[in-house]
Amino acid sequence: MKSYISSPIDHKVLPDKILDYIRDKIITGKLKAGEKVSEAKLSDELRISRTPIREAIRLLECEGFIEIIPRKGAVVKKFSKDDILNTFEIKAAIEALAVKDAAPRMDAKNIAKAEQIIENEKNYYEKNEIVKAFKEFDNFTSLLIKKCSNQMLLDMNTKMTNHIIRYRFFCFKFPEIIASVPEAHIRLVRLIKNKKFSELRFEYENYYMEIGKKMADKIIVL
Amino acid sequence: MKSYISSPIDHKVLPDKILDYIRDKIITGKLKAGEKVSEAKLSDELRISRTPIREAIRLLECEGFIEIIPRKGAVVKKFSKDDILNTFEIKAAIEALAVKDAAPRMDAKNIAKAEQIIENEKNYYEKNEIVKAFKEFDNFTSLLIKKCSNQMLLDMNTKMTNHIIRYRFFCFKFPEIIASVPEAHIRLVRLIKNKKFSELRFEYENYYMEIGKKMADKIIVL
DNA sequence: ATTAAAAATTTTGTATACAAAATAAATTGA
DNA sequence: TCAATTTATTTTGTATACAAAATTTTTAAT
Repeated sequence: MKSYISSPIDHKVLPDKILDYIRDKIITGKLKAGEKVSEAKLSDELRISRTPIREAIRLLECEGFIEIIPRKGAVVKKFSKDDILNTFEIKAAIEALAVKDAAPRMDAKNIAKAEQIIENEKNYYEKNEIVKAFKEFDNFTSLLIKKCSNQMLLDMNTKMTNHIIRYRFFCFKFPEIIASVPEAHIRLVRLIKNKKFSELRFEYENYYMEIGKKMADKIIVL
Repeated sequence: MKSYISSPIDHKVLPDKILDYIRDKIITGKLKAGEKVSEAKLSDELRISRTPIREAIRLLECEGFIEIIPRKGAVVKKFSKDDILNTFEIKAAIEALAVKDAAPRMDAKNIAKAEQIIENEKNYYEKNEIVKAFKEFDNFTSLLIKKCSNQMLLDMNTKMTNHIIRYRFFCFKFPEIIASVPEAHIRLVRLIKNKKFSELRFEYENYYMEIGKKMADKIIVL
């Protein structure tokens, strides 16, 4: 009798681990824009053959973090002010759609949690704990989109989020970027409570795009 | 003196060619949903080693056409009615955004071309030349988004389009799906002429989503 | 010393090799 | 005959090998 429950999570395969490893380095700025991503160097660093590393690099190109120039090599993608605005334009649209989709399924408990998070945002912002404030910001976002039924949309959103997080690493020194966030979040929760889901979508898109513009303004073009 | 103009297009590397090759087979239904994608088989078929084939398969997973179960293999992704609706929801939003972005930069010549395309759509539809009608449909879409300045948005749109084209291969026998397209396109052109760009965006999103619903209704779940 | 050409080195792209897991086939025992 | 276990085969995952392109270093000539 054959009976096995195979879970894809069980043994993550090497390229996936390497993918996460390199992506994290790029997002957190340990690998800088324009820097070369050498197969041999990573092979040495991770004590692993080049084959799975190559796969990971290709996947990072697909995700938009790396640029491969055939027969020359891979470099971490640079980004301009316009790239940030473009990314935010997409993410604002996608995430707003996800929120509109998810909001009707939020219950009283979710809404109470959202209000708690907004309080935390305020507190951390006032105490100038900017990283923690961003963390609460992320919690709020996750909560709002969680019940979206369009998984493909959520996956795309995750990919966009990775890029935004990368940009964000350049912005922790500018708390004013998220100064208006708690107020905006209060407005969003009010729309959810009142079941104004179409308005919610566009309010969300606008609020998010405003943050994008503020972030883009702070970036020194590389 | 070193001076070389290296174009990434010059020599396309094997995994990219294979990527296109397999993607085309999936989109056109030569590789069917659920079918196994064997490395060895492709290696034989293309007279090429497994290494570049593996890369291509991973990229197709990233694009969403293939599902890889670690240590078991790759299969062509199945899709349900909901998958079609989800894809259309995303593509409608993204493309509508691109159109809104591009429309202000359209000139009289572009608009004349759009009107010509609508005439062609009508003619082909009346003559029941459904493939050609879809082709004109695509031309209209390309024309409307062409001047969008957000390249990332256009790239994402291209990827979504590939999925839609795949679905479409199941729908050529249902001309009624695009019966209302010329009328919708006329409305869109009118909004462009009148510079009603915000209205244009939502009109576009709605019209496109309507097509998606019609297509989803015709699909026999696999 | 500076530039151009040549040689050496490094790095990428593809093929092959091998180990381990999964699948299929064969064998055994009731 | 049929299920369960073993054995064989196939297939995936990773490592290594090798060829070709790109880069760097060296050498040579002015």
